[in-house]
Parts: sequence; structure tokens; C-alpha cells
Amino acid sequence: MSKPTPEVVEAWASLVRTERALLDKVEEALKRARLPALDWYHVLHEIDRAPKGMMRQTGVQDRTQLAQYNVCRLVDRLEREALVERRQCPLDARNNVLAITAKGRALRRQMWPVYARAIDEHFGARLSQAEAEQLARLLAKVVQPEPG
Amino acid sequence: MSKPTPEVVEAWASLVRTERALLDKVEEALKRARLPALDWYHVLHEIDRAPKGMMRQTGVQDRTQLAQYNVCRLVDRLEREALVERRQCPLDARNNVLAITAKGRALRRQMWPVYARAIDEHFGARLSQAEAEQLARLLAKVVQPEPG
DNA sequence: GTGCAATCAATGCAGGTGCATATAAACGAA
DNA sequence: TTCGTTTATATGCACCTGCATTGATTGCAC
Repeated sequence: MSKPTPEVVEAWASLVRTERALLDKVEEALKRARLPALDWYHVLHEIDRAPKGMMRQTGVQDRTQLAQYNVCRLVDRLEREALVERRQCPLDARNNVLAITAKGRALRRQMWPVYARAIDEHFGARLSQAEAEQLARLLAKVVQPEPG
Repeated sequence: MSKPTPEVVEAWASLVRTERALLDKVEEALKRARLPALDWYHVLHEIDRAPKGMMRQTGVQDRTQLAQYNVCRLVDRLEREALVERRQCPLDARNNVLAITAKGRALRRQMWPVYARAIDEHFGARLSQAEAEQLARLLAKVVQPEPG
């Protein structure tokens, strides 16, 4: 039974605290701008930057790390707002192919400045360039491919 | 309108990805052990380590960063399980004073090894002591007191 | 081809969260 | 004292999430 050192526990606590505080700030900024939540952005972003603005629903799951049923229902909402379209894949009828609409692209473009500003204001502005790189490097070390 | 550098965006993305992945691992470990979610632990922890195992409900809000109504309803559940007691404050009848019960302490003690093991396995084991300290330092720079 | 496991999406249900608001106590000014 | 403000907690409602399961399609072994 392995136990973390106090330094590790402190780093863990900082990680959770910081991420939660920053997420709150970002979501708050989006709300103030009367824009949808961050998950909407991330899904639109992934589809938008995929080839032809299209991506399988499972691809969105993989990239966003959202649960299958959450992607399913989030896409329901996106579709209801005409931001994406669900199409059937001609090669494998099990798959949904999600296609972003012009309205979806427009919303994503509208959200990014608000999102970017919040990141910079609450996060970027408090770190030097070198510190940001160092932080990314350290965090990347933590998330690694499963051993199995 | 300030914009983050690509390095800052990358650090931000790493932060969100890493925190979410780790939280999932920890919650999963607790579930496998048939223990309650992390929020329960944090609330019990704060009350447990306060003087006399008692703390005002607002104190819990401040320390856990949970929303007022979420603390209220989480305490409802904790109380239903006899893990804490709500008492009226004799000095100011608006306040609830939360007192942890023996059962609450026992549950917290039971949860910690599972929590600790998950932290160490998925987080601590992938960082050196120096890296953990560095990470905590960088993250602490980000969360700072409000300017106002 | 047939049968069976694997993959992908969707959904009923229970429960958790956010928002706005209600209730109640304490404080302070006139 | 009385009224308005602030602080602390609770709750109705809508929505979101997690879990388990279903339905549908595909791939594979035989």
C-alpha cells in the first residue's frame, strides 16, 4: 500500500484547487457573455478542426474525454440548436458522423475570444513563458498511457 | 483584449486534461472500494480536523470552495447517514455548526488509504519529490487573492 | 451462412447541480 | 423601537450526469 509524501499531497491539492478555481472563472466569463458552457466549445472545436469539419461521435468522445452518454446528449442539444448535424456513416452504420454547421462555426469563433481572454487573465498573466512551459511539461508527465 | 500565447494555452489544456483524468481515477478507486465520492471526504476532513470536530457551515463552504447550496444539500446527505450533525449556533442563530460523529470520523479514516493510494499511484509515482514541489509552487502562483 | 462477441448509440431512472428565490436571524441607522 | 440591509441557510424547478440496459450493426469463428 503506497502512500504519497506530504509534498505530493500538497501538489495534488494545488492541482485540484487551481483547476477548479480557473474553470469557475472561465465558465463565469462565458456566462457573462451569454455564451454556452465550455463543453460546447470543446466539442465544436474538435469537430471544426477535423478534416471537412466532420468527425465520428466516438472521435469526439476520445478527444474530449467525455462519457459516451454525455457526448450523446450534448450532441442532442447541439443538434437542436443547429450547430452540428448527425449523419449516418456510409461505411459503418453504427457510427454517427458529426458535421459542424456554419452556425456552429460562427458560435465557436464567437466563444474563443471570451475563452482566450479568461485563460490569459486568470492563468497566463500569472506565469512567465518559461513557467508555462515548465508547468505543461510537469503535467504531461502525469498523464501517461496506461501500462496495460 | 489580451490573448494567451500558445504555450499558455498548452499549459491550460494540460491542466484541465490532467486534473480531469486524475479525478476520474480517484473517484473510480473510491467507487471500487464502495466508498462515497470525494466531496464527502473533503467535507468530513475539514470538519474532522477543525477544533472539537466542529465547524460552521460557511467555514466548510470557504474551505471546500463548494457552492452554498451544494454544501447545504451535501450536508443533508451526510446528516441522513449520521456522519455529521447540524447544530444551532448559540451565539448567532443563523449559523449551522456541523459536528462530525464517530461514524463520520470512522468513514473518513476508512476513505483516506484508498484516496492516498490513488493519489500516489496515478500522480505521486510519476513525479520526483522536486518536481512535485515545483508543480505545487507553479500552481500556487496562479491562484492568488482577488485584486478587489 | 449461422451464431456469438464486440462496438456504437440511445434512453429510463435516480440522483446531483445551478439558478433564483424564500425564510430567518442579526446588524445598524435614525 | 422600527425599518432596511446584510448574512446564513434552505428549497422549487429545470437541467445535467451516472448507471444500467437496450437496440442495432458489424466482425469473426466455425
